Amino acid sequence: MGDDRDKRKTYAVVGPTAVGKTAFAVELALRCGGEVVSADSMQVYRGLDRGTAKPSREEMRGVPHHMIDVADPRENYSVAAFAEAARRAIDGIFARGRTPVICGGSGLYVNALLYEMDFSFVDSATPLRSAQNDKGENGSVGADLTGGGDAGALSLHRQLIRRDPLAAWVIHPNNEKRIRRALERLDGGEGAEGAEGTAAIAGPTDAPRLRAFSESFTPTAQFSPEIFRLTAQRSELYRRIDARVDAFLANGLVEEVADLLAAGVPRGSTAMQGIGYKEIAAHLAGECTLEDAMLQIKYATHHLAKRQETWFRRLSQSDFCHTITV
RNA sequence: AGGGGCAUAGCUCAGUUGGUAGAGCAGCGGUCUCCAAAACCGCGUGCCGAGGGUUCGAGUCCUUCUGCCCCUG
Repeated sequence: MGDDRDKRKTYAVVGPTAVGKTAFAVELALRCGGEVVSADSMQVYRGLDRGTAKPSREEMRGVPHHMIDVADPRENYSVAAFAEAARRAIDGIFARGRTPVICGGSGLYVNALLYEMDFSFVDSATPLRSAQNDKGENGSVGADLTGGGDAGALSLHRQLIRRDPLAAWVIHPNNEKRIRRALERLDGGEGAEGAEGTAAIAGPTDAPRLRAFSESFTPTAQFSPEIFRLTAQRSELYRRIDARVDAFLANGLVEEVADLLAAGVPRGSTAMQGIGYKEIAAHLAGECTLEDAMLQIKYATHHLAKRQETWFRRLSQSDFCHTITV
């Protein structure tokens, strides 16, 4: 077993947007005989090219890429779907006798591959979808969850304290989105209670459906990872980001967004929530000038890069991670 | 040249009848187990343009200078 795992070496290239992950990963893949597995929550969508800095044919340099263009922008993708498909892709790469090179800036997506996460109990119900799709008439969802009270985050949190104290302890009372999700999970879980699902999945746990977080991080058994964490001085990073955003515009970002909207991608969709997309969509709707939109895109990307740095900084604690300052 | 106005955080500005300054944005730190490019938590970073004066005490009142803006020639 241990021997098997050692053979199944897998590289991962992580870091903030615009540090140069793509070029690094491709170069690495070329040297080790590898194939790239993207771990990017936006590059999965077809048609989101310019704004996501999706690698071009030339940039790929003949290296096969997986988990890019695997989703319709009109539908909302999820980590669970990603984890499943990406793991299958990784198995395929091993089967070909090659080495997977995971490359991406979506921390949760990377973690979904590096650690064993249990997404099983949501598959059938998928309550998140329905909850989101009727954003216009919020009546049904709010009513279901609050059970007669007002839909404020506080009352939801109070409800969560009663039903899953552990989750309530971990989730901040202001974080309505997470509280809602935790409650939706409880509902989904109770529907399947008694059934074989609970017994099979939950095993040792009795009450709380939301697992304890940090202590449940179990490294994946699928492969043994070696991580390259790319980082850069913040000011330098922001300079690169600003330049790249300007390049997006020059390369036709506005047209791309217009095309997506024309193709029926709703403004509220996950794809259209992407940085560069929501701002341009707002501009196209006459809500702001192009200049303002561009500035907002840059600021939003700075924020993203900062959060990515925070996320990946934690990975650097492990001994299988190399930090490289570019 | 004469008259008027404005100079407060990186930027846009607020600051009551004088009591050594506070918002938004930007910036910085953090959380993260199915929308994650999402959602959320925390932090004010200041010779209040410069000098002088009045006052127990000046961002606030008086004055000089500097810079920018507007009006009149």
